[in-house]
Amino acid sequence: MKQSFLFTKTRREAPKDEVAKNAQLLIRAGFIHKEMSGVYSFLPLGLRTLHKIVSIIRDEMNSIGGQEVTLTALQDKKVWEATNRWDDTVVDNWFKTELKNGSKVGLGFTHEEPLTALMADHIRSFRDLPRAVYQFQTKFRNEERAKSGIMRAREFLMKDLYSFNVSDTTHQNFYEEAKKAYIRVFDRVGLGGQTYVTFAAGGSFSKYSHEFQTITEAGEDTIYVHEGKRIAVNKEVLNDEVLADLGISKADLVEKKAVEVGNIFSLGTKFSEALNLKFKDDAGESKPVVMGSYGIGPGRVMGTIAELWSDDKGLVWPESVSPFAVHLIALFDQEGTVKKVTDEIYEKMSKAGVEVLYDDRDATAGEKFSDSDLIGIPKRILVSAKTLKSGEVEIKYRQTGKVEMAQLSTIA
RNA sequence: CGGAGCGUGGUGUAACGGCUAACAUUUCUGUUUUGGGAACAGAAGACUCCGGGUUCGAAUCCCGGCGCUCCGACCA
Repeated sequence: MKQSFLFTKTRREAPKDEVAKNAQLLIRAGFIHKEMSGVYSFLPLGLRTLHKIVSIIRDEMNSIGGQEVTLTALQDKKVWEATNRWDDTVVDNWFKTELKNGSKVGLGFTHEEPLTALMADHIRSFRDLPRAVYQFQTKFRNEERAKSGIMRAREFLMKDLYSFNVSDTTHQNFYEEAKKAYIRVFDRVGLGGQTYVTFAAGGSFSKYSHEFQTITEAGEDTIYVHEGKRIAVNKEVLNDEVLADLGISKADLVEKKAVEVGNIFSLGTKFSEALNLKFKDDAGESKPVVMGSYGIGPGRVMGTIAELWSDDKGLVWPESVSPFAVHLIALFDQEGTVKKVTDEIYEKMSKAGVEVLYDDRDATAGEKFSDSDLIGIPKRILVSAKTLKSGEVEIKYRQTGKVEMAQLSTIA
């Protein structure tokens, strides 16, 4: 894409109503736009990064047998009444509205109930199991107080996968596979080094659930990290029993602030019983399906990457989630040679399938460099009269600052 | 939901109750320049969040509303 074509502009300063580093940088670089507190739109650059994150998650969910669907955001209150979660005193962050005919509907904050009801239409026998179904869906949560930029929004994209198994044993097996897939997701998006599988409150069907917590000062959670075992315990559940279960001692734990980028938990048969999702086993006996739930917020992942991978000049995207692979920058000369050569490089790279953002604007060198640093594409290729003297271009890596020269013929 | 603070050109700031609301950035024109947000000249851009009130006079004081931010509570 030519940068002169991009409708977004970079800013020198962040709006004063943003304090969170992730939102400041993402707004300054033109990735997102704040509509109101806790509600953000994604602009071309931001959407490209979001899509990269989504593709990685999709790839890993498919690898464990997930089947993708899209459920509706509008929710029928009937299915929620089945589990007593329509009640505002039980769930306090519902956005509710009504149809012209007066029927009440909710804007989904999660999808256990409707998906369980949907699956009940299709699951009959043990032969229909196991199944895993997921979606990327906009969730609405009427948070009392939005904060931390895009980390805690009122409207946000969420990948939620639900698993359906015949027994606790097969459920546990899938749960472990899902855990591994989650670890791969966070490795691939560049958060692996700072992300810990964290033991958290389980609920009525399992002792623990697992959160994926990324260490950052911007986080809202407090966790206790065991570096040796690469695990952590959420402060909420830290007690002697947990320590004994995990075979660790409190002396080895370090307190850290962290952001919850994903979580997985066992649901048992709570939803399947309430919504009548049953199957016949091989003896012809009717049993409730054993379920699990697995969430990741791609927008929150993006915000977390922005927090972690940034410096005083701007964003520093890992290759896997960068909006473009290459930032091609031309410092025009009077003769027009640089423009001609860079145009050709751009054409060649684009044809070769390289995702390149070409700064073809009539701007000064300093401005182009500053914008490039702010946007944070990992690889910057610079063409100028100076580099062309020796028939070369300059390559600079955003993360390391390393600079190297390359012959024109070797590019694209 | 408790507590605190703040709303001024697109953005960031300034302005004692008193002149045409100032400065920087931004945008546009032109000249010049081309390796880290260059220089010069000219121009554009504001019902000072909204509605009331006090006053000879309100961006400024008072009341109400709306919005934003922060601390706490909450976060299935």
